[in-house]
Amino acid sequence: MEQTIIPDIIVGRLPVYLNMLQHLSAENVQVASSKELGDLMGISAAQIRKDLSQFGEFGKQGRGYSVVYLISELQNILNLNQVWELAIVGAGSLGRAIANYPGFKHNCFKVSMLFDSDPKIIGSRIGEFVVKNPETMDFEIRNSGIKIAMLTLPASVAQETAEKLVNSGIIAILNYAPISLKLPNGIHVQYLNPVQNLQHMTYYLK
Amino acid sequence: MEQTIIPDIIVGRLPVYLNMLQHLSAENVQVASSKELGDLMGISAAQIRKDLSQFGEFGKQGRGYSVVYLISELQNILNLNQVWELAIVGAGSLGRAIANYPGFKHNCFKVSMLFDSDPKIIGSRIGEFVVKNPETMDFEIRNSGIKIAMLTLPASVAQETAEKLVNSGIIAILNYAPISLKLPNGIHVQYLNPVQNLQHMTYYLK
DNA sequence: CATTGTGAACGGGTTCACAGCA
DNA sequence: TGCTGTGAACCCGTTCACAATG
Repeated sequence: MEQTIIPDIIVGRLPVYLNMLQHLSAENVQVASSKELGDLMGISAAQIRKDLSQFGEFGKQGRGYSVVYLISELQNILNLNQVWELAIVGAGSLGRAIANYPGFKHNCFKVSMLFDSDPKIIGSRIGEFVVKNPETMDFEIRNSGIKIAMLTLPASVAQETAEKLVNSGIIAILNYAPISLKLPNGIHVQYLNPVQNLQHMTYYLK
Repeated sequence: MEQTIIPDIIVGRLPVYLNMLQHLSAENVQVASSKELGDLMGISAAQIRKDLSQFGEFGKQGRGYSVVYLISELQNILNLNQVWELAIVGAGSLGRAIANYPGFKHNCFKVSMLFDSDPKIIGSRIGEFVVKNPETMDFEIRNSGIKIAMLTLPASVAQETAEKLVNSGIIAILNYAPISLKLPNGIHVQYLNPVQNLQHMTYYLK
């Protein structure tokens, strides 16, 4: 059915829709129209309908979308019917905070490993994790089959570490380090950089 | 000169360019062509030239762009010639990690205040900050003239807290809470949500 | 009768291609 | 010669508008 390739910009909005639907579901909302959803998210109703129509017909004319049904369809589309294990590389304060962030486990993600190159903390316990030695990283990741890593280390070592991760079988990286990664085609990278978000906003201030 | 309104999508790329240029500058690179920059960032050379041409003529034909000069122009455009003070609301592990993140001070941002509603930690010291009582938030923020806040608290209280911040004079919010904020026009909001970034990538996995 | 799904129209962002210039 | 700056062409994402429908 879905022979055409879906624009990445549409894929990127699906998690936004899913998040909003989960909030509505938590408030026991049963049905929502594209107009209601759009108003809540600041997106046009037409865009929501068009986006969803790329994947199937999930709504009912005159009624709207069943919240729980649309949630399950979006989870299906986004491959969220399994638990995705995560490796965190970098156990500084940010890496630790993320390791203990409760939001992952409620969304089909599970932090499984935490690496850091600092000999002073290798082997020590952080929350429920024992900090692992990066020298064992290749074996650990390859062996576990983990596909997703989060990079929370200084920019200076982010590129080389990302390359090692890719060589170990990682195919998706969420990069918190403030640097552009140069990686082979087929490797998915997303960037989280608060400084860039702030700089984007300061353009409009003053 | 710049009478036309600049598309937000272009503004959002300027911090990316700036970041790359700062890395090049740190490596003592003097000049870079749009092609070199594009290759480094995975962006087309034409796009970089077109984006920059919205703001002026910063390059030299046959040579490229002076790295330090382009950095200073971009900082100018993005209003980074002043220190922007930040308030963090929510002193959980994420808020604490961000409060001590060294990347801000090297980029014209300075965390000035840290709020949390937990009576057990109000008044306690976290790094160089004393956790402040949210009841004093309106006074503190209005008094200091802080314009930017970072929200690092649970989704359940993010909306009401954001509204309070806006009433206190905040006009830009970097929201780490996993929820869409509904705020008046003119308030700038950027979202950081690792779960959504991960879900975006899992679409392409398996 | 309200709302979906969708072709068509629209608009705007990206790429192209080249004149202009150091 | 090499690279910028930029109008024009192109492409793609968004909005429009309405037939279809529970």
